[in-house]
Amino acid sequence: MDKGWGLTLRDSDHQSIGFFSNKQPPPPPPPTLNSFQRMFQGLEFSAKLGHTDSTSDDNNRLAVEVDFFSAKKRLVDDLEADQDSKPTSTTSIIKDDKALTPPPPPTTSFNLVNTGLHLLTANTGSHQSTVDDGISSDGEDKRAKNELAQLQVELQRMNAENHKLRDMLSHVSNNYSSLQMHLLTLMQQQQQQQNHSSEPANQREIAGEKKSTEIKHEVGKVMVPRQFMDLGPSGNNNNMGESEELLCNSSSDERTRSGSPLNINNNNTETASKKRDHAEIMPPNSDHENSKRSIPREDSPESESQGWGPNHKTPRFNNSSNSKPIDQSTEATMRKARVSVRARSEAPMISDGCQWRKYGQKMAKGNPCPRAYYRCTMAVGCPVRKQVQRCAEDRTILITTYEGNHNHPLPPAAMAMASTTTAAATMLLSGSMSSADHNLMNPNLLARAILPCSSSMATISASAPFPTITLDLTHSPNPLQFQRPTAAPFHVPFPGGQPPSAAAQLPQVLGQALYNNQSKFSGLQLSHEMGANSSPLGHHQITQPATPAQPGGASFADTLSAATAAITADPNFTAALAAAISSIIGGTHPNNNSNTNTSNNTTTNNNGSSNNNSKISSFPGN
DNA sequence: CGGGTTTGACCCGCGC
DNA sequence: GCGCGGGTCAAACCCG
Repeated sequence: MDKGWGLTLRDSDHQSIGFFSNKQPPPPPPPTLNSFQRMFQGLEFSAKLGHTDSTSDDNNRLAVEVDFFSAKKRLVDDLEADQDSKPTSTTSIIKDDKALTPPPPPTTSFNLVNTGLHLLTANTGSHQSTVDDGISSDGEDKRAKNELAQLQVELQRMNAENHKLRDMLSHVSNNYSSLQMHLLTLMQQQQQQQNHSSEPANQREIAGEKKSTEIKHEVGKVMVPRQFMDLGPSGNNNNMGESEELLCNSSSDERTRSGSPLNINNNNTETASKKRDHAEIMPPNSDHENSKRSIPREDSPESESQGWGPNHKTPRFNNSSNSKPIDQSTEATMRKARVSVRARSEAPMISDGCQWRKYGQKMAKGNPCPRAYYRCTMAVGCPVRKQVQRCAEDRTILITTYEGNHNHPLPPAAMAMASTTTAAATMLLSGSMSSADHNLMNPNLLARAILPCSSSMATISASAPFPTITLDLTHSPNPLQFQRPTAAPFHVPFPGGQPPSAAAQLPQVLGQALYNNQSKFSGLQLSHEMGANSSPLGHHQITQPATPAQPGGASFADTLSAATAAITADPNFTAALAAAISSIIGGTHPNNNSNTNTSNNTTTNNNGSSNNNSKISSFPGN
């Protein structure tokens, strides 16, 4: 994984952002700049602007690493630590919350109620004494009043503290956003410079000028932070489309100019630009492909630009047509995004819900196992291809690489993988920007964004001929992260009722992650629209601490426990998360993705999914 | 007989 | 320019 820009939330920040933990916060610092400086002590922010040498990936990548999971883990750690030290703790935001909620029924641990409640219960006790006894002395009354006053003072103090912390939080969020903006601005500027230095002259004439202005507009419109701060489906198509277009503008600009292979994104937000692109790009004789091929493999709007690898046939036909110089020039540098899935399977192919037709097999260099080429046959002209090859080192590992997106409705089982590939491809390509080779910031960035908790399970390789995101499901995730096999709020119901124990279940895992969590997984998007219970990750709590009055009455600790359980329960969580988030990032919500339109919910034919299920070995993560 | 697979040939980009 | 390697084609073959 490349290292470049690094923006990491580390453990140290929980010292300053005390509301993350159950511990007693430090004496409330005045909300001055010093506070925020302390808060940002944990933001390890290193920047390295590399050169555009495509051969040295480590130097030319820009990556923003936002390690949310460390924050989550920190939460867990703090919570667990506080389980031990609870009697000694005095105040906290969480207890504040509890203090403002009705006191729980007395239990055996009544004495262990935290201080806020303890005071409260003590208070009620004193009240009871005044009522029940009726013969309480004035001294006791005074004591009770004193306690009450103390309580009120304490409450006020805690409220003020809470308020202060929330202010700090908002300030941190703002700073974070501004930092992101700044970072992306810098990267875009660098990108722009590189484009100017690397683009062919003709292309520069056409695209560069507009691009520079667009970049300025993008920055001016403050659209860049969305990539970080609003990863989830906005639910606003207009906003989505606009932001997505803006976000990917530098890439989509060139991409669309070239009529490039990168119409990975099928969602409706792209249709407008796609149509425009076709109007602009496609020459009158653009049906050259149909004239050459009996199978209209590339005549669909997607397939027009789809192909597998640099040698796909479009340039060849362009040569003959001699009609798209820009297309050709950009085609040379265009990259195709791929999603590679490594899973242990004895079957020759993992079942992903689609129907595939093998159209070739080659011996790849460096691998004694042949590589098979498959094409989706669920619809005529579907551009989706996949390669299946066994790992040379471990032949029980099946490497399936997907590219393209389907131009037809998919069964739910297939929808998952399709969404994953589509989203990942979109994500990568939007990160590729216009200069496909240089400074692929976003793949790295998004790799972390996708899988903040397990970089080991998913990697994004931008140094490969094509940007590829690899989901490695061949080994268990970090045991520290998946220790507790408890029941999970984030449960993954599988259509067939089988546990997610096989590579064959991968699509279901991914799919359910999409289905279940594109609404719920907004926890990663750091949004403000969810209740605490709905986030299995609790990430939003990082930026939005538990408010004193939560509607459901669920405490921060409960939420945290739920989040922890969610994360720890499902060993496939990372993969599911990857799928979900990548879909979110790519804006490929099932409702937005033509791959996965809502009709898929009813088209439950699994005509292609029964191929190899029986032979697939059990999932290694279990 | 139709659909899928196999497999040798071909095309193309890239590196030397 | 040439060879190599990846990707694709399409005729031959296989199978239900």
